[in-house]
Amino acid sequence: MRTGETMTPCTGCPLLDCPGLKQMDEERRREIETFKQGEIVLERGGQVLTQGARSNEIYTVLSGVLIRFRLMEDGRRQIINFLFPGDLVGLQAMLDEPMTHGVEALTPARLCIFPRDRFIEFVGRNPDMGYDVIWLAAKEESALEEHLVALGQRNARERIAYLALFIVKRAEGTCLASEGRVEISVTQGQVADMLGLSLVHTNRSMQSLRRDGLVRWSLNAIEIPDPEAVSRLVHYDPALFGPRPYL
Amino acid sequence: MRTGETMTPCTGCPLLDCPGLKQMDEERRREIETFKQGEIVLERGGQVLTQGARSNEIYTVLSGVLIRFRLMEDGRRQIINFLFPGDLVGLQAMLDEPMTHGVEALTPARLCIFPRDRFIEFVGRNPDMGYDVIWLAAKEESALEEHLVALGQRNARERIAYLALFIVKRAEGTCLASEGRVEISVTQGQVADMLGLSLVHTNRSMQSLRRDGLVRWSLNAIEIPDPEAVSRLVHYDPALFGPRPYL
DNA sequence: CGTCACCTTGATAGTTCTCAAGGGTCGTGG
DNA sequence: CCACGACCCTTGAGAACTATCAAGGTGACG
Repeated sequence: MRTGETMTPCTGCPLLDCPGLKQMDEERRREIETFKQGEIVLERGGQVLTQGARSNEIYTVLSGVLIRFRLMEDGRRQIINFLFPGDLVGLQAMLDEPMTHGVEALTPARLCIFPRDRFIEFVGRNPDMGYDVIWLAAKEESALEEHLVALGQRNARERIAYLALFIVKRAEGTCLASEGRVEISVTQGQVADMLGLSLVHTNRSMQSLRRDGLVRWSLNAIEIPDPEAVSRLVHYDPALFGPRPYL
Repeated sequence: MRTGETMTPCTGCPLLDCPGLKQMDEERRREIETFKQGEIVLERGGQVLTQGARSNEIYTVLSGVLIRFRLMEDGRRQIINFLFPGDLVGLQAMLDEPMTHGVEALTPARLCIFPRDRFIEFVGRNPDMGYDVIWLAAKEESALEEHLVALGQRNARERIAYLALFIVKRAEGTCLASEGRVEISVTQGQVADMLGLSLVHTNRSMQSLRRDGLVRWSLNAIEIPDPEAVSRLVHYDPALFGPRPYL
């Protein structure tokens, strides 16, 4: 579903009072408002960006969680990353080249639409927002680095534990999680697609983590009773620096 | 080795006449020149950025090839990506947080130094360069995506073939390669560190590719007699869009 | 000549994949 | 109300892939 004809004000934006995100002053909010073009509402499974297609729009996640993935000819797919509220979706769309990945909603989600062609002019007029875009891009890059380390250096159990920790911490930063628990339904098949494991082996490794009381990953939620312990297990400390900027 | 006291002019910059890179007009060159702070020269094995340290500088590769890698406490390392002439090194340094990776030269290399603290002001004054930075960041991101696909979905032989193709194509874009051959020494250990394979298995898989005449990877050079064939084998088409921008 | 850094080979063990089958839940239509 | 399909999780068993350990081999270089 899509809104756009009538301008949607940013006043009630859910991101405005999320403690994990940077505070935004009146002036900035207004500036973004003029740039905003509408909203999209998705249900679980809905797509925003399609691999191979060009996009004229860039989005900011207002609520919900989405995944970014890449398909191969033979049907295999690799999930690249998760997207949380405040994240910029489709930076690639700025290049005016076919998207190399698709984006799909994992939970019901709401996105804010920005027009591609005015983006350049927009950041030109607001250098500090240009800086924020770069900030987000750099962070995204470092998340991908972490995923690469997981795929390259860890075994199945560790990968799953790593991913759970990553998601929970990232969700905590946007008020989607508390006390090591996120209510989000991630399929074992999706985990397998992200971590480069077979579905069967993913299942068995998850059971092993569950038996050890380290990670409880069901279709309803991910739960990590003792994040410290998991952090030690996988040699990964999800450093949450200051609040994230967003547009 | 480091230059800086005397301003190094951009006039003789080797990037200026690399066909794979975007043409640069006089005005832009001058603008960048005022921003440039000096140069660094590295030999094979030399480091520019150290993981865990903050950096006050951002670099552009003028010549040579470098790698960006991440270390774990136990000594394992994951190579994240290769850097070629024109690439921006240390975008992360803009965040004023400890670097999450190190950067090391694979061949003798020369880098151009930009001061971090003036960067924001610089892109504010030159919006189109801000756009180019975003362009580079988006491209980097899509390279990491590709590496993730390789690690997640391909077996050892395919990963190696993929990496060879990636490097050769990327090198062709910067005049370092011609006719499917790059003169660059990448150790089998480095390949293993990038692809998440053991050294022994990397060795055997490389031999298999060599026997099949697909990839000839020695300590002196990488050679791909028939890029098309390799491209089909790994389901990877390294699309080289237009010339890359650089600073 | 010895050391160092790299490549190579063989044998064995461990991890992960694939194939095959069964079970649970939920919504839909007969 | 029940049968059915869709989607997800679970288990077992054998095959394939990859890691590890151990040992040799080469060439460069002081």
